[in-house]
Amino acid sequence: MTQTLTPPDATPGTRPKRKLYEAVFEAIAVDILQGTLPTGSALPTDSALCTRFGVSRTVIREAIQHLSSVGLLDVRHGAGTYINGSRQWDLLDPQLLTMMGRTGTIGFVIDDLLDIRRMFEVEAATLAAKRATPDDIRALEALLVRMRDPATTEQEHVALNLEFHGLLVQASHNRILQGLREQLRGVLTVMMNARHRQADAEMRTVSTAMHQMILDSIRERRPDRAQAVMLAHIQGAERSLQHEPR
Amino acid sequence: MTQTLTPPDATPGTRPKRKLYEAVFEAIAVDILQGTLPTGSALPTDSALCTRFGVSRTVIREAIQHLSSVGLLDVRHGAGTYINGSRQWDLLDPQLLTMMGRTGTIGFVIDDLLDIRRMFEVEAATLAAKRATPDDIRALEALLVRMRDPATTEQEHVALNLEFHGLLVQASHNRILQGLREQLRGVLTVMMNARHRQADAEMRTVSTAMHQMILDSIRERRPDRAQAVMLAHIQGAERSLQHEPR
DNA sequence: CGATATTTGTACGTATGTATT
DNA sequence: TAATACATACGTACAAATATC
Repeated sequence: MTQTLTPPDATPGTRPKRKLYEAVFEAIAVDILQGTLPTGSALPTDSALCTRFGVSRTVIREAIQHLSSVGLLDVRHGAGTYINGSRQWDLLDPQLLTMMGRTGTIGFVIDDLLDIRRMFEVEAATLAAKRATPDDIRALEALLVRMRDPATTEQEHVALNLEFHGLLVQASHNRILQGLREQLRGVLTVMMNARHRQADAEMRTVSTAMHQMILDSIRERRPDRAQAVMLAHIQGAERSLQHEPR
Repeated sequence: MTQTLTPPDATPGTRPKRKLYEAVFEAIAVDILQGTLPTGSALPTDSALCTRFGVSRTVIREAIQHLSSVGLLDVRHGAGTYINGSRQWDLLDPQLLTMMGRTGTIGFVIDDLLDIRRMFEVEAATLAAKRATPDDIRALEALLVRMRDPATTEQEHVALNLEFHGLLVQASHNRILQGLREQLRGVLTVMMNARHRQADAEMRTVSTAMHQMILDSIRERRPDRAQAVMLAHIQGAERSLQHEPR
């Protein structure tokens, strides 16, 4: 367990303005992620943590509540607070994933995340092929025109790529899928950073062609084809991430 | 906006023990779900809510925090708190879904939920066919034996059915999929209750046969077949829910 | 642009209730 | 029953962001 806690104004010159409960949250979270606080063991009591961190119980309670809401802790009324195993963690929570990225403990979920991403994108393409409105299709077409434009920079192309997949989800007309996308977007960003990879320049032409094929499938109302092309597209992208050290 | 709030000890004889912040949460949530508080309008200030509900700001803040975490409110530091539209709502949150069930405003997400359920179950079956261990397969087999046993009651059969799908997710060996299942389980229960349907007795034989085919596909490592059978299975179950008044 | 008022955010201390051991 | 530990709620003070004059 961490002995001390970085004060909110550790460097008087700068302005970190770290909130106390966030500092406590992070200190405890890191200890859990790294195994310093082992699964099943009891967290010190509220009052013990108050004295250890030198803060009020309000702060401790807020930190514990957040830790509990991401599944790191199991709070039992009257009995104590216990450390959960990784099976209990909310592996879709961006805050937790970010911390796992920072502590180098994110490896064991990367393959799981790729599964989810694939499932998600394939479903969006399939549903879009069934339900896209003329407006949806027009928006996708406009995007593809810009992607094919030789004047667009590499950076712009990456952004357009993301936007294309966003429009696809919108064209699926499923609100829950859109919510899941929001969660996954942050998570995948963390993952990409953890592996410090960028889109290969050479892939640009291939990628645009893939997107064109997906759009064609949607326009022709062929869900099976949309599904197959998206699957191939995603699996191509996965190759740049998979089979690296975990 | 609700004028008063059910006090925690409304009936001295019984022991409702309703928490104040939950009561406030619910009162405001209902007003938002039913449109009494329209999208984009401002929620009264903390202090105004304190006097209106007759509670401390601690209670109001806790309620607002929960409302914000399920996407019903948008809290802007220094500017005020505003009502979010349904596009912002976290439609996978069990607490919110439960409330939507109670207020009769859940209809517009049922079809979305069925999409998600189908996507989810099909993916689990496909992955299970790729990754199930001998232990996974033995557990599934044991479950099927009990399902075929004529001595199992109808109620038991429903429970075994749920357990089968749970084991399937476990056999997918994807932790995030398991977390999603937890969320969906509560949601689907609410949905079923909202439509007050139970499994048809006549479907029992068909259902067991379907499960057997899924297990066979997994044992034979045929993901495509597992995917197809599960799709048919889920779509069969959907027929008992779809095409009802929303 | 600047000063001020408003509104939300953070933190403290205290008191009391409730569940577990 | 008693002790322990978490839960809820109140009131207060000040900080920070925003809006308004």
